[in-house]
Amino acid sequence: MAKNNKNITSRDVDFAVWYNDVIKEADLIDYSSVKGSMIIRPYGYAIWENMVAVLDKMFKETGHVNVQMPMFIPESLFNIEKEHVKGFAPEVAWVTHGGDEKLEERMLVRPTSEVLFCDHYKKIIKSYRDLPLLYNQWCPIVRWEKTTRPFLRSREILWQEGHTMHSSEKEARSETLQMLDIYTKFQKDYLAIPVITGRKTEKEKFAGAEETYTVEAMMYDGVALQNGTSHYFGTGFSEAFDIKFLNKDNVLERPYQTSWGVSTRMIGGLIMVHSDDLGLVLPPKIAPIKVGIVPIGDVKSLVDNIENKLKENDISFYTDNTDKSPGFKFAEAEVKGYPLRLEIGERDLKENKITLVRRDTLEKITVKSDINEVIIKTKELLTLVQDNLYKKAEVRRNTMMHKADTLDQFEEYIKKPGFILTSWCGEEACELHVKEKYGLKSRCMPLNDDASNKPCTICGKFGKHKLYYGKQY
RNA sequence: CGAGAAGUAGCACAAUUUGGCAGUGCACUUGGUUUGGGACCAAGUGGUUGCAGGUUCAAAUCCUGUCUUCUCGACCA
Repeated sequence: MAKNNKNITSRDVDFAVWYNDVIKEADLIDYSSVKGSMIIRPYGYAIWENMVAVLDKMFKETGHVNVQMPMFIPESLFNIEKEHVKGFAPEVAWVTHGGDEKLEERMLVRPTSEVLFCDHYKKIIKSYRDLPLLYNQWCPIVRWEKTTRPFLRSREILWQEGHTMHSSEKEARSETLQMLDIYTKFQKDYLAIPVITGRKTEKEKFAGAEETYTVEAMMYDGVALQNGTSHYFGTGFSEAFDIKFLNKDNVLERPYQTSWGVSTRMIGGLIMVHSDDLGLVLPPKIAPIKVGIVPIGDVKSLVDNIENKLKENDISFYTDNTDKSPGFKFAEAEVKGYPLRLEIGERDLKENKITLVRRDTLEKITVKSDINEVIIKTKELLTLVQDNLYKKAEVRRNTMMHKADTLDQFEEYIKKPGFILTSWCGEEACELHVKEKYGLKSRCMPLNDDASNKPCTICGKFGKHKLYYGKQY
């Protein structure tokens, strides 16, 4: 059995090159003529479409509706919330001309749409009866990043941003956590990615937010990827934009706001968590093609029957009917990451057999060439692959989670890949010190574990929180 | 944005040092033989050498600028 792909650099040799090779070989993207702006090709986009379908359903089930906001923001509108401006100003793209004419006021291409939503909310919110407003939009945004990498950091980002307004703080806070929970579940149940959820420190939180919650995934190399965020804004934007509603007591109040988002970055995470030296590995629940069929020799009638049965069972498949050699087709199916491969060949059929191959373990399983049995086994294996990918990712992540009670331990663990859980005094100086001296940024304070009774790992003062550190993409 | 490297057919590269007809392999097309781990034979297609200037009788090659990609750093989802 071939154990390597001649076009893919081993991930243990050079993880960064491996990542680019996998993306290229699997036909996920092509580079465009603009830096950080990639072409998502059909197979890559199909993964995104599956993500969108699942998430959109989850959003709607929790009462959210989709809208589409403009892409341009006049400078004066953007300037209303000062913290927000400070955070985003360095990375916005400006539109200064319409045709040959210089614009009276320049506009920026949305880097995120808080101000657009607020500008609209101001007009449509009058009474507590108008609340909550649970809006979401799927759209591209632009952030002028200096260093770009496909999916992980691009200038044009395809994402989803939810923006909600509530009549009470309690409800808004609960919305923030609900969406964090949806992201967590989605990544666990569909992407098979175990995540750490928590709150960002003051230093790392979103510009303009009171609190930022994050979904942190760990990649194969132990580096963190922020794979989703949910923010609680309080009334900061409401005040800046002068948004008011009359409550039940006929008193004017500020509404409480949230926003939350995930992007095509998740595709990058998917690759860096599951894929291997043979190419892409996709969890069945998100894979555009769940079953790759490789016919060998004259087996058309059986393949037809199996295809029909797969259709009946709503299992997506691709049959490789090209005149390539079987070996080529096997390799190709592995590069594309089909969770399961059906090898249907004359030789096996003489013994009434069909071979199924799991992409996650490369294990070959033979079943009787009975269509019902093939379908039953296919379903069973798809479930096993999904579960196994999650377990594998979780086990690997756990081996790279370190807990440092003392500075000595901390200094020992920074030599290893992964996250380090520390006790933290809560002071920014301490966090800054870690960044400057060790080059590590804080990931988050774990959700249900904010209190710490151990002394601060770094400075030894009274510990108020637990805090994860880790390198990030 | 700073430091470095690279850009020649879809991909990997040669020709650049020393300026002189733009090549090889894979891929692709056609025909044939094949088919259980990246098949074989034969004949073909495909290029303003990233782009724009400059030097020169002559530029893939030298010079300047610019764009893109990669690596490291800073910044950031």
